[in-house]
Amino acid sequence: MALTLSMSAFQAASSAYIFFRSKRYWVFCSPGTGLKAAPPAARAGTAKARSKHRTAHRIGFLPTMKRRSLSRLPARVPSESPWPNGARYCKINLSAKTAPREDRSMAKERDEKAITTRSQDYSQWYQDVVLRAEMADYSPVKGCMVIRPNGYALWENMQKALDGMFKQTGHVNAYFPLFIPMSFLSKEAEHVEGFAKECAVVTHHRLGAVEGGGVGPAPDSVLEEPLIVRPTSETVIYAMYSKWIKSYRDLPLLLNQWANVVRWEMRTRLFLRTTEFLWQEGHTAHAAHEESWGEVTKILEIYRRFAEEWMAVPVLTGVKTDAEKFAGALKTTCIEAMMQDGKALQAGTSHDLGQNFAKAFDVKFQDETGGWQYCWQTSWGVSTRLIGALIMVHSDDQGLVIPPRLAATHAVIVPIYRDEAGKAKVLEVARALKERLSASGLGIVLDDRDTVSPGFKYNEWELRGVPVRLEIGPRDVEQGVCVAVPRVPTRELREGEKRQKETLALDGAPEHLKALLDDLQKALYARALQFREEHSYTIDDYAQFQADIEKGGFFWAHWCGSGACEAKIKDETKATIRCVPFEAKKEPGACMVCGAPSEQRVVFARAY
RNA sequence: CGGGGCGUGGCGCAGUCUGGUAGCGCACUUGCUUUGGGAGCAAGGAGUCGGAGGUUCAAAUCCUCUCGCCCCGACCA
Repeated sequence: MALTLSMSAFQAASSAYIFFRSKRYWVFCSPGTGLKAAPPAARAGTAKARSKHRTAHRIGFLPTMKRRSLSRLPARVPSESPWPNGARYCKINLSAKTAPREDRSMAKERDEKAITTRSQDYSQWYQDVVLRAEMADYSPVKGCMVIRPNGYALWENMQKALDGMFKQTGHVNAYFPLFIPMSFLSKEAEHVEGFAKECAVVTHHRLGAVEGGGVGPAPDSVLEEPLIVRPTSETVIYAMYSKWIKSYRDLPLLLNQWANVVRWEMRTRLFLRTTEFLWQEGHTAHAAHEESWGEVTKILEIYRRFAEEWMAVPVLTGVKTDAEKFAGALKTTCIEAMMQDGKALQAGTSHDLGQNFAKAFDVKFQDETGGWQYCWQTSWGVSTRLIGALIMVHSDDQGLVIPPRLAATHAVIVPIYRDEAGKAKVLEVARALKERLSASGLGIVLDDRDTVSPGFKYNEWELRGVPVRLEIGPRDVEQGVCVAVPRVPTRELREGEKRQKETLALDGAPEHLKALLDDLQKALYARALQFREEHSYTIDDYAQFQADIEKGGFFWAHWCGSGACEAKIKDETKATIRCVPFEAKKEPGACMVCGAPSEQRVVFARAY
């Protein structure tokens, strides 16, 4: 494309030439001649042409034309200057992006309409989905995010479902303060160790004017004891428990709180790890260890059911190793899910705290015999991270996929029409349909914008993850039907079928739609489970493991139980033991690393 | 805290090497034609080029200093 011509040739020929410079083309027009590109010439004159070109700058004015005006250039340049300032040449800026038409429209399709695909760049895909579906956005504060209405609606539905399950099992909600006296954190040794590095500390209680303008902490407002912003609430809550619990009759105490917490993480990712996040933390106190352990497993079962039945995310349940457990707990149990890149995500934890915190905070009760005993405690939580899990398990290259049971909007109705008369007729039917579906308890949106085309709406609602789209056009109105398209197929596609399209009779539409939503919920779970199974391997050879871990997935392997072998594996492969699964069958074997005997396989994976 | 990258209309970027009227695509506004898979044409609005100094007739571009963000590592749900 390098078209270079000397200035003298330009002057002599008095016709239009194109100079190549960087990514720009300079078009010089002379009076009375047509525009034409000069033939590719030798590059020899390049340096000279450059200096001439700079001269040209000084000759006068270079009006810049917008690319779209290019087509309006007269075939023959009139002898009068076309430009207001009398210049007889113009500059056209043709950057890399303003290439020939076909290329541009393809680039447009690729760069601006579609999201990054999972195979191109998984974490970019995840970001694209979250931002484009308007689930969340970055905030002015580094590491923090704004949860937008689309994301928050999902969280509200999760809260509703979980809260119901907690209440059903005898838990009640309360709220404890955001600030914790700094000294509280140091009462449980392991706990400090675990959280000290990521605590935000409040040291002042007032701002004052600062020299040179602005505001800063007022020097005379230093707090006597600094406060920390809760990274979790064990300490404040148990300080209160020690006040409230006196007798075995006060037990069990089963509290939960919905709250925000702050952990000053070094690296953050939307929903998966942010400096501030929303969660639920349950804190219970019991009279005996077997009772508190019963609570731990009961809650874990609630988490498992919620993940599988509501989120349609299959999870493994199990116990964390000592290296991975909660700081201050005797034992940590967890649910672990597999993302589409084969990495594991801890989706919820339920801890057996034993009497560790009871001793640190003096949480004691008198038993039937009048003797004093320390309580047995548990704590458990799930966070907005679940939203990240949900996205990474179900969504695809079209965008978000929300399982029907958690969706705020179950279906969107897209009306299709050609003219005003048709529009009126179709909209009338669409509105009636919306009323009937909404009345049956479903979240329905009628997208009657006429500023965008139906195709645009299809793509937009798919991006937002709405489970079902209902299309109503003139043909459908005549036949008393609508076309339902599930976000993800609920059955095998037929020959020549690009997308699953179901024709639903408008009569009984609520029932038909509900059935389709049920099918979709099941299909999503089945698909996720199948993915996990296809990416789970049993493995005995460590060398093989080191190679295979690169491709992701869950690896069921024997492990002797020593922290040394666990650390070695983490060092060498970045894989951790996600859990010692409950559902694993007992099976004697030899540790993958050291060969020492092992009773069952544990699950290794790289994790978020 | 180490290594890398980037700050230019709302978003994504070109232009910086070689100083010379701030551009492109998307989005937005208006009008007409469109509408069963991301519509077309036309006309418009919108940027003190992250900030502060300096060099120059002239700085997005060169020099100095700053601030911020993103990515990759060490920590974590």
